[in-house]
Parts: sequence; C-alpha cells; structure tokens
Amino acid sequence: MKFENLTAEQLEKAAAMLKAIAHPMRIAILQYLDGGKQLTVTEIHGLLGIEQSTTSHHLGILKDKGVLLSKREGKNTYYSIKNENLSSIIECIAKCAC
Amino acid sequence: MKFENLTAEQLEKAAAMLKAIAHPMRIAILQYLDGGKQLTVTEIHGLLGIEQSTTSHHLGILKDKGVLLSKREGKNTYYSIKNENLSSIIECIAKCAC
DNA sequence: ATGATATATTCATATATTTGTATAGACAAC
DNA sequence: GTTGTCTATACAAATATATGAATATATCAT
Repeated sequence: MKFENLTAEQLEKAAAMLKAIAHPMRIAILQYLDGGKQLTVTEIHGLLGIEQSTTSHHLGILKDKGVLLSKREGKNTYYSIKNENLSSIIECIAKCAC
Repeated sequence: MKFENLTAEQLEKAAAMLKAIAHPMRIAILQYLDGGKQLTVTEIHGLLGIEQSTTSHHLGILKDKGVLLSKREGKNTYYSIKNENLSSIIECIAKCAC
C-alpha cells in the first residue's frame, strides 16, 4: 500500500490515532486487550495500578480516536480493541524499540 | 510475537518511538523517505512547506528516537529511515485511519 | 428510596510539545 | 580571510497533554 498520497486531513487522522496509542499506559492497555479480550475500567485500573479517573481518561482517549470500542453492561463498561490490525503496530514497534 | 511482557522501560521506549512518529508533518516526512530514499533538510523543508528550523527540529526528534538516520555530506545532511519495518506502521495506521 | 459499586467528568496543576525568529555553527567556493 | 549556503540550536509564546482529587452520573441490590 502506498501512503505517499495521504491528504493533510488523512495525515491528521493517522497522527491523532498514533498519538492516542503513543503512551506507555495506553500501550499497556492494548497489550491487556490483545487477542480480542474485553476488560472493564476497574479491571484495567487494577492491572495498571493508576487512579480510576486516569484509567477512564486513557480509555476515553483510545475510544475517541477509534482505537477501542466500549460496551456498557449494567454497571460495567467493557473495552476492547476495535481493529485487531492495530496489534501489529504494537508488535512492530516492540520489535523496533526493544 | 507476544508483547504482553514488555517491561515498564520497554513500554516507555516504544511509546517514545511512537510519539515521535505521531505527528502529521513527521508522518509526511516518513512518506517522503519511504523506499530507502535519502533527502536533505532543505529538500524536506521545501516539500513540507514549513520553516527550516521547524523541519530540522522534527528531523531531530525522529533521529533522537531511533526512527531516522542522518549522514552528513559536506554542507548537507541526508536523512533516511533507520528500519524499513517502520513503514509498515504507517501503512497499517493509514489502513485503519483512512 | 437508600446505599453500594462502576464509570465518567470537572477542575486545577504540572509538564511537554509545537512553532517560528533569531542566531550560531559547519562547510565550500572564492 | 570573506561570502554564501546548509543545518542546528536557543529562546519564547502558544497550545496541548497528563495526572489525580473531587464530584457527578449510572446502575444494581435491598
């Protein structure tokens, strides 16, 4: 696939999506959700060891930029990865960065 | 490849690398350099239509985070992509975002 | 309705990023 | 040497991001 022809608008959207992912805690969230898993805010909050409001904020960013999906079930909100293709970004960056 | 076991340090590095890429102008730079091309600061500055110092700054960020390589030749500095694997990140994000 | 639990939002503060102007440094030609 | 060109850096102002405490909202159970 060629990406030499991305419009300014497309560049903005791609950058916004990448920027949403480009945070240690948010990468950690993606790793916990990898493989189609669905986790609640509280579960992720516990796994990350950061405040509930901070966790919710990170999840909101990822959802807002189209990285995650959310599904409310009773008191809980389950988050999952919208496009499993995105996992390959993390795998690739892990290969390059580690 | 599993990435569920990244250490805090590895998460930081991966995030830093992604953050370096996660900017419209810097994605545009990567698209210009795709395919192993080498371009000078002035050439990229001309292609992007932004200030020379801003261009140099963006290139410095990408180099500092391990995305680009630079090679000085006389007055010119040629920049190129360090790991062509990284192109696939952009291709993937383009697929997901566009 | 009351209380308990889960999630989202508001707000403030601290920190980081982006951008361009101006300047400095490196190098070549003369 | 001086001049012109290419690149990098210092600085400042504007903007954006990250974090958590406090609060609000939603839902369930009783």
